[in-house]
Amino acid sequence: MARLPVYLRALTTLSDQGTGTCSSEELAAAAGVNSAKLRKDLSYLGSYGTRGVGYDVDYLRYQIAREIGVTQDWPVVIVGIGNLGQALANYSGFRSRGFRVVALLDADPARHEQVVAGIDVRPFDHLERIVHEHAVAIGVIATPALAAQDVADRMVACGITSILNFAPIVLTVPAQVDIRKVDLSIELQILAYHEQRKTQGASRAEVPGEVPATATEATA
Amino acid sequence: MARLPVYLRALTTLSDQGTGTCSSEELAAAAGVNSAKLRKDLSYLGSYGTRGVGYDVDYLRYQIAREIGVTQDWPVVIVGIGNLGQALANYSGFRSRGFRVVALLDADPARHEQVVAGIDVRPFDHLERIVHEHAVAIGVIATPALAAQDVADRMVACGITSILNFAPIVLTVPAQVDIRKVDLSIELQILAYHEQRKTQGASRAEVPGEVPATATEATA
DNA sequence: AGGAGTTTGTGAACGCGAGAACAAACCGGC
DNA sequence: GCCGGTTTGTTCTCGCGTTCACAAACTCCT
Repeated sequence: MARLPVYLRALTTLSDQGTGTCSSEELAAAAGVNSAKLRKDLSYLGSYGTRGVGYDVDYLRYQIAREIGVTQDWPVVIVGIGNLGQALANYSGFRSRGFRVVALLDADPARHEQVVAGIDVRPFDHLERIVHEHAVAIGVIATPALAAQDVADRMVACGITSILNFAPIVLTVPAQVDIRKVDLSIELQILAYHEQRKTQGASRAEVPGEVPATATEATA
Repeated sequence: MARLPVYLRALTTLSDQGTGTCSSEELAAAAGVNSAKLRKDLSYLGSYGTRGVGYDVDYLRYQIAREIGVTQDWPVVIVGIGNLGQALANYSGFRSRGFRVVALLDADPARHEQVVAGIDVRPFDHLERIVHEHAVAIGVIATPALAAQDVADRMVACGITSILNFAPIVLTVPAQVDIRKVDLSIELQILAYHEQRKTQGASRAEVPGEVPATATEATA
């Protein structure tokens, strides 16, 4: 389930606050979901709660972490060390959840010899060697859209079986490869959509159906 | 619908390739969805296609853009100019889709007078003035988790009605405020979960939990 | 020890989105 | 002008996820 990581973080927060046990209501509130949904999700993993009491925070946290797989160490390579790639390399949330960035790769020679987050940026050609050397299974793509498919193909060829894609393009990969996409601008567009709906009827009266001459101007 | 931005980008790609019209099958393939779903989504906006022919790429693109609201200009403020905030400020995908970063704010005085993406980093206290000055409706939070709720409260108080949150915490805001969350580490955890399932039973030594008898046997 | 109060785990109904299938409509050829 | 091929728009059905509601089970107090 995609909600387990959310529960995991909520549990970590509770644990840091010194909470020893919690009810499904509390945890659901901290995770932002319905309590019945939370209980059903947890019961899918096993009966880790105690009726009349609740859940032991640290125990449940370990069980979820084990289920997700973050009790083990996941080596990760990041390809494309632009602004976003650098931000990802510096993101502390990775390391604290069992993900270890073992290499930063970039096709641009100007970026080699650069050091980001204490790691040397290396040529993209080193991908295969690094993947085999560190048994990397997860790759992150933070390149421009044009290069993303090539990078994905090379990753698959090297044996990587999970890809996190930040490039704004739909990648095609073999069925056995898991792929997830994060698109920053799509999230903003969804907000803009709701925002427009909110203010609509107040002062905006747009004429539908006509394509203005400037319609293609705003795209790049 | 959350898929409209995906269609919009696929249409832009097709248009850049010089495609004048396209069928729902082609567009669905480019967007990575089912063609029936695509047609149903588009019919929700109106009858913008021609039976036996398909959709006019530029016309449909404008209609979707108008529906989402990206034909107008959306001023945006970014709060928290760490690595992620800088990456967001530099992200070209925002400007090309009608989002204009009008201000970068940070509580840390050491970051003021810094210039990121050609924009001065200013104190967080300037939020209210900037929001009123530029009629900002959308705010982006890229601060650490501890500061995020405070930032959100201040944003709401200033009149911001849509928030994109990158901090790893569940924010509570009034009902009329839209909020979307992007969590980079959660995506990786989901990949790790599937990755673990893939390799389970092959060569992984079972990690023993603290419940020996009830450990789930993965051999079935 | 027993009962009252709480909380988990789960069975059942509800709602919603996804996908298949089909009728209406359009284009091009004859 | 009509007919076959093509593609949209829409209806219907199916399956899944969510939510309500309740029994089982545990703790605490008397």
